[in-house]
Amino acid sequence: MRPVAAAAPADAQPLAAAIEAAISSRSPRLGRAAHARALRLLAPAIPPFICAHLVNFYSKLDLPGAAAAALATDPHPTVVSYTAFISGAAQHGRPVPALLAFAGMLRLGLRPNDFTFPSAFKAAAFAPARSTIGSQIHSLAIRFGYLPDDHFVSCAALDMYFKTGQLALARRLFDEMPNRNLVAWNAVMTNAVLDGRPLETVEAYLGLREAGGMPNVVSVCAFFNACAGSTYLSLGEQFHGFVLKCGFETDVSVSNSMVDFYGKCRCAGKARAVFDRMGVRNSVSWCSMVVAYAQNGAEEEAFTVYQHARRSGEVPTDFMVSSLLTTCAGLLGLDLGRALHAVAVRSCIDANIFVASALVDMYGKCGGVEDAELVFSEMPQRNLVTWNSMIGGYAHIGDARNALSIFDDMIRSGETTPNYITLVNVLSACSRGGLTAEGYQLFETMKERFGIEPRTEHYACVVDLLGRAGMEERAYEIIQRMPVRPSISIWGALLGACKMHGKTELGKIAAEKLFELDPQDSGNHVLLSNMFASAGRWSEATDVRKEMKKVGIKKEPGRSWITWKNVVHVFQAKDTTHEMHNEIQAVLAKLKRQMQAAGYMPDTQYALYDLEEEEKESEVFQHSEKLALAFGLICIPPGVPIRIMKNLRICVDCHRAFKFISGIVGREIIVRDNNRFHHFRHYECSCRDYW
DNA sequence: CTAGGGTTAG
Repeated sequence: MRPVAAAAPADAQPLAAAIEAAISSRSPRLGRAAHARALRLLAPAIPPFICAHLVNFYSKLDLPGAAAAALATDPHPTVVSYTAFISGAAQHGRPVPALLAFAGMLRLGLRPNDFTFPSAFKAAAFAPARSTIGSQIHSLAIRFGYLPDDHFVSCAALDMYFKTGQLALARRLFDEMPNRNLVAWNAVMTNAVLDGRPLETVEAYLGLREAGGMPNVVSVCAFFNACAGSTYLSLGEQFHGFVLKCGFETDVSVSNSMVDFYGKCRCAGKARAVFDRMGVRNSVSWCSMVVAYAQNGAEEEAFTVYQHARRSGEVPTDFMVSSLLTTCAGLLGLDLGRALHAVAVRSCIDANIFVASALVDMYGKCGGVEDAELVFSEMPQRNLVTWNSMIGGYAHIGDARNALSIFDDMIRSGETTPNYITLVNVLSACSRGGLTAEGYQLFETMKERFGIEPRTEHYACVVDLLGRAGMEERAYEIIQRMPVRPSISIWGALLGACKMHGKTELGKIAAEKLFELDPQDSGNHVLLSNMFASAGRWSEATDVRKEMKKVGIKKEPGRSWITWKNVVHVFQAKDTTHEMHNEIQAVLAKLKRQMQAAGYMPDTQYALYDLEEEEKESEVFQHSEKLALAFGLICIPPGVPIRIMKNLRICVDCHRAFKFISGIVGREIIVRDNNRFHHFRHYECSCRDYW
């Protein structure tokens, strides 16, 4: 038996070292072993500094329960153990326990020191805008004499005021600082970027230089962020030169912010040049490079960089996976998206709110609403983007009922409040799903109910909504009293509706506006010509065609594609080049007989007026989407939905035929055209013939 | 033994 009191100091020193080692190697096992040894050797007289070490250890490794227990069982808690606890909790984003501990130490009569206040401010920075907790800590810091002179305390207070949106107080604190140091300038710069005031970041930088200060890596990152956010390309490029001269580019974060800056300024090549020169890269570097490609229409390169990252031993992070999922959503790459879902599950990041929201978004945009619903319903928490993505998923397939019901859930959940995107999605669901009255009422009341002023996108939805329901004149009235200039999509929606309901004169007005706004677009010309043709106004139809030829506008050829075993098969109308051409024709011929027996009549009205080829009735059967479907029926095993993409709107006859085929062969067919999804099953389509 | 400002995403 050792005499406890005498043994303590001698045993305590190596114990302290062991705990330090556990922290630096981030090893919970080593730390717990040291804790057990402390209890065995030193209890009940564990010296306060060992207790502080233990609290620090659990706190730093983000084991909040154990940290709280260590603090609670400390027989003589000190400022240091409390500060260690508060610091860890604040750093790991747990403001409530941090602030409770701060209050607790005050109650015990312990006086917070110059180390405690910065952590307390960091925790208080999480508080909602109207909370006074930060100001209360501020008063305390003044009373204890740490303000205005202590740099650490004053900078933390400054940052807290910025982060809680109390800009006036932040500015006053900054203006009254007796001697501003670099960290204070940096706090101004970084918070201006975060709050979306990039010009102020640049101004603060100039202020720093005028005061004779030199930037450090933090200031440099903030500067590039400001340039990236507002795409100040030339300003950032000039700064790049300065950064090279100072040697800052060896810092990973600086180079990362440059990659991001060039990517956001639509210079993926320059981003790549920075990336290639980096001596050290981290996961952020790889992710920034992926995003730089993905956001500049270079999705394939984005995936190549991802594969390169994996080969270099990078572990997929939540950032990486959510960025790639967004890329899939843009590519309509459902298979790729599913593969990434699997990666997310294996990496245990599928419950991350960014990843899960990106999954909901990807499944919704790629035509897998059921999977979107599954992810959505199993998410531990949801935010605005999650709800918007789910509503958007329903909008894509025109499921207005579910879109409205989820919208209702969102409002009732109280988790978030709708923003303008929410309303765009709900309105477009109503329009696609034919819920005219509900959609129109929502449009009329959105300002008063949700405080959201209708934007161009909302007007486009409501014009589409009314137009589809045959109320083109009402839609035109709304366009005329819009507070902002009507966009291409608004006139496009009106033209489409006029075409659908034979409102030729109004359609002409819309088309003229469209030709002004977008003279090169072929689709609008085709639509106008077809509209005249349907109305029997042949000479005007011909005039439009002549005009197109004169100006040199070519009709975009319709293409459909389908993926099978990771190979994309592309079809054009009357395509005979596919390797399985004969089988495809045989399937189509058989389908035609079965469909006619079931009552199908071909709809050739558009084929007949086609601008380039006067297609005959039989040629309707060679449309690209039908060829793709036949291929899918041959290759894709029964039970697996057939997914087809088309670059133009699906044709009326193909739509009619697909409904028959879905019933005859008993398969689900999902067509994504340039506007929406059509989900065919049992002789019906999800759009209910309204698109 | 405890401390401030930093890069990527839905």
